[in-house]
Amino acid sequence: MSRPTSKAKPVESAATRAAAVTPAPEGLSIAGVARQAGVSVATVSRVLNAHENVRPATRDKVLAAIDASGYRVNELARNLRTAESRLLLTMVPDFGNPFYAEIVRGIDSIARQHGYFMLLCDTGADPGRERSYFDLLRRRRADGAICLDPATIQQALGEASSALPWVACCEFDPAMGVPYVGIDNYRAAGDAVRHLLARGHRRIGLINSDVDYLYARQRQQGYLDALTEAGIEPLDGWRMNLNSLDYEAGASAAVSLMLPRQGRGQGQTEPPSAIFAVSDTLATGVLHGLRSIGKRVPQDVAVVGFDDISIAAQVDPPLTTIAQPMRELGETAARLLLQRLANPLANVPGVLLPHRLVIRGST
Amino acid sequence: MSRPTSKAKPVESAATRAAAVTPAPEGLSIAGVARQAGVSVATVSRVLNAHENVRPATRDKVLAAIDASGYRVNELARNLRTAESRLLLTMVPDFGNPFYAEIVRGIDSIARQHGYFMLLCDTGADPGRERSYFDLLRRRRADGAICLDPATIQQALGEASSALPWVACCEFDPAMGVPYVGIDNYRAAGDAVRHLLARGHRRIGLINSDVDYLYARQRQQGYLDALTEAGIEPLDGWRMNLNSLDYEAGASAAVSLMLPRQGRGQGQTEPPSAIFAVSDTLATGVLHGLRSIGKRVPQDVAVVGFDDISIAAQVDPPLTTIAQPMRELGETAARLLLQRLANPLANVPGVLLPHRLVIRGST
DNA sequence: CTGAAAGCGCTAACAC
DNA sequence: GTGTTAGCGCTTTCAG
Repeated sequence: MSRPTSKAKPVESAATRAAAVTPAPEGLSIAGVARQAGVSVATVSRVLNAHENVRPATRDKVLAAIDASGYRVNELARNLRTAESRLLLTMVPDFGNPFYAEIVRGIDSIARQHGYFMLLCDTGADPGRERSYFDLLRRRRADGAICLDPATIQQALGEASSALPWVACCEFDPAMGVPYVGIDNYRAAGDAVRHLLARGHRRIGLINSDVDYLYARQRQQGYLDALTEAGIEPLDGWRMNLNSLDYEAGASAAVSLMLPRQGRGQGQTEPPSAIFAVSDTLATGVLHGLRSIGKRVPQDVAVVGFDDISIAAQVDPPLTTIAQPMRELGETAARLLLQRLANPLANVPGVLLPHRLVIRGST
Repeated sequence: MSRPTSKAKPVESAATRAAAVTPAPEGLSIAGVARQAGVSVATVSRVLNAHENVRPATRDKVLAAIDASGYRVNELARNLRTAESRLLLTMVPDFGNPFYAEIVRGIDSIARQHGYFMLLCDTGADPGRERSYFDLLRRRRADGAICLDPATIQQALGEASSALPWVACCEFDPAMGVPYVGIDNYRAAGDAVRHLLARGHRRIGLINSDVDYLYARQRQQGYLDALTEAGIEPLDGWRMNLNSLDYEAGASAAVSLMLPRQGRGQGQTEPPSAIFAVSDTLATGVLHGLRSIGKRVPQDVAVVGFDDISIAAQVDPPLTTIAQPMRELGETAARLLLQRLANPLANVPGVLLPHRLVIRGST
């Protein structure tokens, strides 16, 4: 930026003020402020919480005492008293994955708008961790939770956790009785495949994640049905299931998918002329893998991804993909949770958000 | 969908157990457990906190009462009593950026190892938000903070926040009296440039972030000095400063850097034959931008990035870059903070971690 | 080894 | 409008 304009503030003023103004904010309580202001703790509390029934003059006295002393409310005490932590737990399987990052951002923005902060937990692949996170709710460490992790949701199913205040995001089971937000994975996968069919492809590969997850099964079914409806018999050799969404996993999957292999009975099976990968991270890896074995995209093999994370438009060629409204998914999840917290009895609905096919150079 | 195989667990068992075992865990306190176990609250507390001085028989009685009732400790109360939140605040400028994601992961792992959870805050570009986050410390909402945001650190300078328990990560000012961890940005940038020089480049461009930030100034200086030492006069037209690290920012910067432009006095300046971008996200965008104007990498223009995020190895061509030990940066930051919390008086040092030049196809 | 009791700092009735 | 007071649920002396 080179412009020396902007951030040049007079630093001394702040430093001086700090020295003069903050005698010992540590260990200062509402009682201390009350004494200094010559009022009761109740009045200080009222001012702190912006209650109406305080005479302006009194309020000013209190306010003066507060910023003369540098007092800050102790939220530990407030939280105990009000029996809420004002924290929302967000469980993600991997916050290195840009897909989750964007959703988390949506959650964060809504949460903050409502005076909540976000406790972010990476569940990783560790099953022990996963299980224990729901306990944070029972221990009152968080008021509610949003779960983005398929594995954790599987876990939750087996426990009596449906009574706990949480919502599922992206991976969900409508039958579970837990509020959720996501997209129609079946239709989305079908859309991807139909796009490839329209481009003239007949041998379409699928690089999917673990079919233990509902979303993976739904996308697989969408893929299978779209092919069948087009009069194509889907071969098993076209499909791969991975337990990772990393770039590398996509790259090596692509390579092995292109390897000539034995078909059932009738000799060699031709490798797919197109690959549908269920995440853009995988698809990005697929591009890399195909390049490494000299396949050109889209001339030799077309590629469709899923999610539309920001890298999708940057790779070469840019990825055709199914866009998920990531930000809105996060925001909606947060709203559903807040709604559930505000009214524990209300029937919070499951909601499906629209997806969209984004066509770029990879097909 | 389809396969009913895998995770078909006997769901009833869990459901039944829940119904039988959990009468009303809500509103159950340590006093209730004490009553059920026929002991005092003090004893229950001792068991809860694994104190040694409890007779085994008593302990067992208490344990039995605890899991008969489904009791969970109320951490709100515990936190007030012990005057700690067991939360570590992590401030990032943008958790959509994979660089920060990996660091955050390092922080999280160390924090959890020590019984802390992580309050993650995206400071975004909002100056109002930035300022208020340090207040979370004063309000006892977090026990300590790790700041990854250059802008927030600038901000902190102006306040009396150096007494607060926080550490700086990646962006830091050794003169600030705040513990920090980072790398030697000056040397790292020099290494990148010297690599390019060794490849025979004489016109080397720099795509930098805002020079308001110390790390940006250090990298710029490293770049300038490396050129000068090689007997090259760095032209102003080779440098750009951006206020974003997004892919798109890198792409458009690359395009405009390649534009023929007026040199100082002597007519046309030739565009750089190599570009050093101060983050891999920018560099990835640079690749995209160069491609869009028909430049080949590395034949027409070489590119060096910074960070070595995982996408760097996947793009085409794979990025030569300066690797930062992201995970270790996060872990170290967390350790320094924990150290500072354990012993507020101790002099916590600043630490520099080694960087490394990773050579790939883009040069 | 166990129990009684004193708060942590705050909010919210309930009086005045 | 303002003050008094009773806890929120826990940990931790201090006695016994």
